[in-house]
Amino acid sequence: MKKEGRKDEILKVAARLFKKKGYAAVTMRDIAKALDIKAASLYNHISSKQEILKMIIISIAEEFTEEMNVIYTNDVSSIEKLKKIVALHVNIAYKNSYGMASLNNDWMHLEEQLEYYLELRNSYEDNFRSIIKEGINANEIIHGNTEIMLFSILSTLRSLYLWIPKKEELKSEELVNNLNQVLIDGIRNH
Amino acid sequence: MKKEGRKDEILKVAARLFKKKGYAAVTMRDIAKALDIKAASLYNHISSKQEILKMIIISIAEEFTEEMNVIYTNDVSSIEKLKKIVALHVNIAYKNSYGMASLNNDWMHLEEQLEYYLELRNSYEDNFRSIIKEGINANEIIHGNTEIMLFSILSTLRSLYLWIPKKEELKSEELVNNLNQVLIDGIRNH
DNA sequence: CAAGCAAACTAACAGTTGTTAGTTTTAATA
DNA sequence: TATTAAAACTAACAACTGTTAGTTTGCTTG
Repeated sequence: MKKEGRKDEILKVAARLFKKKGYAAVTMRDIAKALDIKAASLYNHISSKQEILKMIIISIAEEFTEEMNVIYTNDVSSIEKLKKIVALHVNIAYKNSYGMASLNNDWMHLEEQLEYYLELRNSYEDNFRSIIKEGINANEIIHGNTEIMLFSILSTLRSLYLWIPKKEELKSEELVNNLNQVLIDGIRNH
Repeated sequence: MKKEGRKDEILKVAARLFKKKGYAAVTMRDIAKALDIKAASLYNHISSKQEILKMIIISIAEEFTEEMNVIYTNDVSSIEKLKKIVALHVNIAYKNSYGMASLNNDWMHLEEQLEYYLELRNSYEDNFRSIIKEGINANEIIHGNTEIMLFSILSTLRSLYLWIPKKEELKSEELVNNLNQVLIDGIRNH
């Protein structure tokens, strides 16, 4: 339990700038200026610009993959699993809207960790796909095109970070309910 | 009707690279290398890197806004209008998957044209929102949260470019039908 | 008060960036 | 064949990039 206050500040500020302009367009001097220090001082806390990106992205990607594994092995209906996935995305997008931007838009700038990131993403998507397929087999979900349902739901969930900061009046629980209606009731058999 | 073959080639190659790495991470030397020429030679055809981005993004944004105006003033039901919007997105994503990536991810690097771009986008979204609201008032669409329906459909449509290149076996018409089912039947009253 | 250390600083580096100027090649036209 | 214009080239620029080295500052603890 080492306290790393300053490093976390750097990651937070960097993520905010990455969301606004993208990883490649943000310089170390930009990050430093936002913290009111000089660029060289950043290197007392982090080892490279790459490391900043890695820490932002990999931690979120791991959280998604781990939680998805929990949901997948839960003993509930497929519809219930989908609802838990929606809640997971809303939850993470609320607490880390900046990091979500990097996860979505800057993952290709990972270098040593690119392969690992892609494994995490594939694992997540495979579980998601399996849940939909099991829902179709159990007649909980309409017999539509699995890939298009997956893609459609995932696109919306992945874009939540763009939208949540603007609508703070809408509270998390209400957002989950509305998304369940639009995304899940739409593909449900009833 | 001046033929500008070489300029179009540059825009096409640049858009492909922008999709892969993002505008800021692509250098003029990258674009030149992909065309097997030197960076300085690009300036016989274009005036700046900025201009390349501008031409890629603004032309698509204008197409969306113009077509949306046509759809909005069409004399058909709201559901029919939504189906036309889906078809519009599928159509543009098919013919210009690279440009769509810049439109979605690199618009913030527009400089003089940023304001104009935002006007186009707002006009598009306002019309979209009005169509949904009219559908709700006419009892064609369920009485849900307008913003969430708008956001959900739009997120999926805006992400099509990511997905279409991978699924070439699925033809455009079939994709439109499947998306109509998932995106529109889900919010429809029946 | 002295020692030690985290975290800031200044100065500089080697490489990369978009872009310009001036020159040569290429290919179509007169 | 001679002319011309488009489109390539080489060379260079000033600014900016991530990062390193060495130094100073300021707080905490013995």
